[in-house]
Amino acid sequence: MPTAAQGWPDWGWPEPDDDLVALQVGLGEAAMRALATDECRPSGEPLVLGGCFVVHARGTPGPGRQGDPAWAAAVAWRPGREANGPARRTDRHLRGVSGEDGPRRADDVLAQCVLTGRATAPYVPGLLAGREGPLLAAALYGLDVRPDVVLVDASGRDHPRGAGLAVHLGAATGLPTVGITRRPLLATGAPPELRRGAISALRIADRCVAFWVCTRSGVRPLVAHAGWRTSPETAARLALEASTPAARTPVPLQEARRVAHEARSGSPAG
DNA sequence: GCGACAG
DNA sequence: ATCTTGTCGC
Repeated sequence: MPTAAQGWPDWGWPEPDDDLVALQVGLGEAAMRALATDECRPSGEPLVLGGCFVVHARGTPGPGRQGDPAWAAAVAWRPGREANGPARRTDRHLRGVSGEDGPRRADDVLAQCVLTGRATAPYVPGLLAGREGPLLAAALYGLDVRPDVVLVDASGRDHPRGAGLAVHLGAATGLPTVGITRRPLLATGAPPELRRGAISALRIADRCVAFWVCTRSGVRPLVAHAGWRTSPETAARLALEASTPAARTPVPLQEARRVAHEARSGSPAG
């Protein structure tokens, strides 16, 4: 269970009537200061990487609405030797059942938490935190192993106000974060070679905020975003450490997504 | 011609 | 997110 960030304001989640845009302006400035004074540079072992993911009720149209049923999962994972060797095969890493009939847990996952709730807003570009932030934070608080860094399916500093969901989630929970997405939000840059390990900078006005990262040879790269207390370089490095040659998606995100989907499948509403 | 602003 | 088409692996 994460503890609140120390030495920083209590960046929580806005009420429905609050101004998330204004909050994000302050968050963007805080993220800059946090990186300058408390940069997170994970090194050596043991390195525990977290991942979190939200899925909504099947059939949720377009941007969705406030109150949409949703399932959120968080996992804590430690890279094994699979990371640099043979492909990690999801099925081989699954144990029987965790709990009574809850989602299964992969045998290289140290801890996981899944819960059901509701979306706090419709999806609006730039305001993803308003829709998924509270639920993701709740899932992270349910972990009994504290990750060193959490991977989030969202942008970070690559955002109109420098405060994408990855930044906000980190500030709210006190956990360093890295964002992982299929494409950048505002940043631009030429993609790298399609060879695992290749990276190239993504910039906003000459400022590097993220990297294209090829995590699997021959397939489209993903974007690793600087988040809360992390640099773009650290984001890129962790994207590679968290993924295997066989799967483009980092394992913690893949597992969190699988667990959330499994919870939805076993739910009356899912 | 339209969109090309995460999920 | 959702949708569609196509390809590959188990």
